[in-house]
Parts: sequence; C-alpha cells; structure tokens
Amino acid sequence: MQRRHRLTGSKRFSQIHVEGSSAANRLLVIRYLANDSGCSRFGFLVSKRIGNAVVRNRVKRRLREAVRLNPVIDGWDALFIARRGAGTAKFQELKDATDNLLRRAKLVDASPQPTGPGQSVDQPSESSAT
RNA sequence: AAUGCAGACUGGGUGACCGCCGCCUCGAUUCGUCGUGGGGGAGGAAAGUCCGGGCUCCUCUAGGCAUGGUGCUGGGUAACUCCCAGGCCUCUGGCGACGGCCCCGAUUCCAUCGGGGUCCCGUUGGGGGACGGAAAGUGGCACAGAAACAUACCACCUCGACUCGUCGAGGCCAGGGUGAAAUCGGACGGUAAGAGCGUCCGGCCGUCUGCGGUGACGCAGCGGCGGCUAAACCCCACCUGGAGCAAGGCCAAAUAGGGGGACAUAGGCGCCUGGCCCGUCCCCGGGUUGGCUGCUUGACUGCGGCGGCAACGCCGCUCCGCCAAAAGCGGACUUCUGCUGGCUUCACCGCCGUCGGAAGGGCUAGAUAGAUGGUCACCGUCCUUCCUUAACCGGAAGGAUACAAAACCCGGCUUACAGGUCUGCAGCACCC
RNA sequence: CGGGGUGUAGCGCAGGGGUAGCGCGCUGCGUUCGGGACGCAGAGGCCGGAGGUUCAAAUCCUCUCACCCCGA
Repeated sequence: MQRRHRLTGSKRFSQIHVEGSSAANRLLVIRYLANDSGCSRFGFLVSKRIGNAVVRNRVKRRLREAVRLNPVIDGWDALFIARRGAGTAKFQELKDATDNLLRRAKLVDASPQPTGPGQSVDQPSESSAT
C-alpha cells in the first residue's frame, strides 16, 4: 500500500470516528466515510493494549497487506480499529475479518472477484493475473 | 564427564511469488508525478530513560550564593553514578600454627600425653562492598529495663542505730535481670568489697612519633579504652547556569493586532554583582496544527611498533574519500599459515577455539499515523516418541526456534532473553 | 519522542523511622410490625514488586512493574 493511500491527520481520524458508519466482528471494527478525492485512504488504529511495539507494527503491516489484496472502490476513507485478539491472530484470520468487513461496508468492487473468500491458495495467482 | 558459579561471544540460512521507504542513473511529463536499470534498508539490548557528553537555543553565561550531585586510593577517558589496577572491611573454601575453652581415650588421683571440635591468628583461592567525617555542632535510639547517655534497682563491702532483721549514711562497680545495643574479652594479681587499678595474651581508638609506599594504607613504638545512627540535619573536599531536535532555522497558510498586570530611583534573565537589552516584560485568550531543513559520517575502526600489570594512549603503514596534486582532516575486517587444546580417525586428512606470524582489503538505515514486510517451500539447531544398532551413527513423526523494533547522535549502566559456542574455577568415578 | 506524577482495606483518601488508620461499603446483634436511619460489636492489609541502609522501613536509598498527566 503506497503512502497516498494511507490516512493521516488526527482531525480526519476523529471526523471519521464520529460521523462514519461502522461495522464490526470479533477481531476488527471498521468506520468509513465518503471523501472528495479520487482514491480511497485507510487508517489503522492499534492501541497499546494489543501488545508491545513489535506486535502492534506486525498487526498494522498485516492489515495493510490484507486491504491491498482486495479490489477496493475509490472515494472512501476507512478506519480499521484492532480489537483485543488481533495481536495473536494468524494472518489468514485477519484477512478473513478484513474481507468480511469490507464486503459488509460495500467497499469492494464485486464484479472482478470470481473466487470466494477463504481460498488462500488462489490469492497470489489471482492478483498476478489481474 | 555430568553439574554449578563467574566472564566473554552468538542472536538461524536459502529460494520463489507479491509488496513498502530512501539514494544514484537514464527517459517521459499536463511539473502533480510516472517508468527502466543499479544499489541500500532495525538491535545486543534499538528497551528502561538511570548517569555522562556532543549539538542547538535562552542577550553574554563572567564571578559568587543558592540548588542539585559525587564521596577509600591511583590511573584511563571528551565526560561520568562508567572502566582498570590497588588498599581496607566482610562472607566462604583449603592449608598451617601459638594460645584459650569443651569432649573422648591412655597411665594410679593431681597432672601429663594423644585425638577431635570450636574461638582467635597467619597464608592462599573465590564472591561481595553508595567505603570521607560521630574527637565541630544539633537531633533520634519506640517497648522493656534501675539506667539509652551520665545513671545506680537488686547484689557486694564499711560505719552507725535499734524494736535484731531491718533502717540510715557512705563506698563500689557490672555479678543478676531487660534489650537490637549496657562501659573491651579471657586469665592472674590486687582490695574492706571492687574497678584497665596493675601484668600477660588478644581486640579497638589516636589530629602522636619513626620507617616503607605516588597514595589509600601497612609495620614498629607511644598514649588511651562509653555506644549506634550522616541511604537524620549537618561539616569537609570536588563538580554543577537552564531547557531540550516537539531544541532551533526557513517558507507557505491562517487568525489577529484582543484582555489583564508591571513599570522610570523601573523591568527582565532562580538570587546578588558585573555586563547587556528596551516600549519592553509577565499572564490569559484566539488562529494555524502543512512543507523544507536540522538529518545522518562518527570522541568509529584494520595491521605493526613503542609505553603501560591493565583500562588505554602515542607514532608509523595499506587502501578510500574531501580534490587534480601536496599538506591536513576523516573513514575502513577478512583470508592464509604455525604452535597448542578439543572433536573425529587405525593413522593422515578434516572441523572448532585461545595465542602467535604473514598478506591484502573493504564502510555507511533515515521513516514521520511512522518503511525495512506477507505467504509458501526446503534446510539448520534443540527436545519428545518410535524404528534400527552391542553402542554411537542413521531414519520417521510431532513440537519448539527467544527478548524485543531506530526516531538528533555517541559513551556507559540497568533490565528482558529460546537455543548454542568458548575460557577459567570447583568437581564423583577411573588411570598413573 | 521528551518532561512530570501516583500506587496503602471492595471504593475514595490520611499517615513521611517504633506493631496501620478515617469516611463510605460489608457481616452480626440491638431498635422497628417491617425497611431505612441510628447505636454497639466485628471481619477484611505481608502498604505494587525485588534488593539495600538501620536494632527496627508503608516511611530513607537503588532497581523494576503498572497507571495517569503535560508538550511544537
């Protein structure tokens, strides 16, 4: 995920937190809000209760990777908040949680996704094909 | 050998696909960026922020005070609450020995001899120590106890009185009991009873004397013998201005020249002095929470010689950069080989480690909601179970693979840590 | 990242070298027809953890672990 797809600035963070719509599952919470620019941006909130600095950085890296592997539609800002189990979860569990939330928020482009979720073996070949 | 203690080191590897952040180069560009190629990208603690510096700003940070810190000695260092060496104290193991006490045995009692234990002493190995001053002054030492810092309850002794076992006057000191701590411990003398009052052995103190040592200190002599507490106030010696890269500088944007207070013998910088500044200083309130810079190359390090016990210092050499050259400044770990030890082997070979010799060479993290990754496969290392083997080896399955991530940069300290390696010491059995 | 602070009973807080307290809460008894209020009695703490100084540490010192506050 490149730098321009990341969300910065505490003003925009709190705005999304207050005004955005939300969805949640066991590992993550998503809050999202439409923006004016042409691309979508993502922020990740991983608090100190998740773990130490190594664990928090790993969670953010894995979430960025999980979002990158999804075909997201443009024009939205989204905020992912990690819940307590995210520090010990495997990558595949975080990926499933991210896919689930993005689909429920209707932020994914549904047409170019022939394969269903949960088939991790096909993920690299699919992204290389597109 | 196992194991334990102390010290030092290491902190998994290879490949595939998909990604992230800087740098260099070339090309395109609507100057926003995009693409090709190359190269780089977390640690021994990056952590805790406990010390010390560099650097930046505060008008200068000059002198003194205050505050804070350090505290055996000598050395190292840019500096240190750090490091090295030494002194002293203390704990522990070994060895030796004078004396005291206790126990056992032998000889007919006293006594002597032998053995063992314990205390003290000497020497040696290892561990630990915030280790100036209590003889400048002030304070504290609960409860118990007669008494906790100058005192005498019981006991002891002398004298006197009488109601004849008590009272009074005095001497005396630590035998009793209390306590964490009670006037140096033991023996003998001495005495009315006693007392370092005296002698011997030992302990401690000294701003005393001599000798040795750079010094802490040691040895000998002399004088003496009421504590403990300075991580209580304090005294002495030495050091110390404050804030911190969110320091600081530049650009852009935005809000606004707002309110309160202080002032001319004034105000400001902890205080004073010096010096400096001036319509300034302090507080409150409001706005902007963007970019660039600082920003990565630094008290770092290779080899040799000399000095040093060591920590470390000085000089020289090879290569590279600043730069075209000189001078100057700055930077830079691998290979080969020898001795010896271990593993392996019938032996050679091979592997690993300490020490030594020779040769040549190379370096570089710079993010900013915070890059250095995600997934998979194979191989290492360790553990468990099973198979195999006389045993080692070998094979299969399962599990484990830590602690933890730069944020201006260094030097230390402290704390966390799977597994592994090496050195030193202790160490059963066996062999000589 | 830097600077500063706090950990004591279930909760909120005192105590700053000599055996640990206050208020609310809890338990039992009394009072009341019953409850509340009130009265009496009681339980509950190795003072965040480890080490040191001291005869003696919640208190003094060092290290450590949590939590909180401030900042261009």
